[in-house]
Amino acid sequence: MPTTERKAASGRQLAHPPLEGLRLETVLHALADPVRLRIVRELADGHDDMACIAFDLPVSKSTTTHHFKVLREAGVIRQHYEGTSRMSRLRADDLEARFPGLLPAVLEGVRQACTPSTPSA
Amino acid sequence: MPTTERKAASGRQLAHPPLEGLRLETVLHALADPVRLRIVRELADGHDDMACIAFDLPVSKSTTTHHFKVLREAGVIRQHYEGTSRMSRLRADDLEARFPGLLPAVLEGVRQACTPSTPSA
DNA sequence: ATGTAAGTACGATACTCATCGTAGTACGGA
DNA sequence: TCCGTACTACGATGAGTATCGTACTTACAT
Repeated sequence: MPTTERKAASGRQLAHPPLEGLRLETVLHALADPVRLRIVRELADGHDDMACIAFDLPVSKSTTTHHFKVLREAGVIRQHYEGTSRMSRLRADDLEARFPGLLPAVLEGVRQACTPSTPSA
Repeated sequence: MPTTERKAASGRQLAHPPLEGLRLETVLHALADPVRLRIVRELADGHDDMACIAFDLPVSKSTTTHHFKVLREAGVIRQHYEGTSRMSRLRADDLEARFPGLLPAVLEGVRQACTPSTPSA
């Protein structure tokens, strides 16, 4: 049972690893992918809570689902339903508690590597 | 031609990516493996310059070579020959320059996750 | 109830990669 | 020169995974 939010979390439950269940190797693997790195960057880029559809990713819908699942199961993001949309948020606090400095370092690195959010525009 | 060291670097040259060639995604991928993470931890554990054979890894000799190659090509370690041995060293300075805080965070995380060097003893 | 929009589950496919064994190369010592 | 040590290169193999399309489910609006 959820904490206090009952808002549109009807039947679909999403499994998240507990804080102590986060594994460095798994987190690193989840981050070692260009698409997922892009998702993480966009999430950190102020859009703290956004639906999967809001991301402009160069892959299909099912592949997008897959990447979000990998991130969630690694403990990098937390997801909850809101209507038909699945909102995603970085588990920045948990990551910081378990692997201090890791996420900030990765974020700084990914910004340095591929700065533009919309390279086409 | 090497900088100034001619010490037993006769014919065998080892390719290392330049500082600006380090890619976050590649580095993360190199670190997202238990065996390589173990190598990195041991290298950071004071053994700043050691031969591949000095590591007690649960894989074969050729697999060991492979992992060192992955780490070297990702820019995580620097290697040079010394006789028939290949000495490895962390490129901590370069990593710090390119991705500040990343390596320390990973090292702290890997120590926390698997502290013992010899879990059997 | 019906339709649409967001996302999931499933199966298929192709690619990457961690692993190994074997054969070969380079270096140092006898 | 001959041998042993340390490592490499190559090819094979099996597991993992990134990708897709299609069909299904859920929620919301009409």
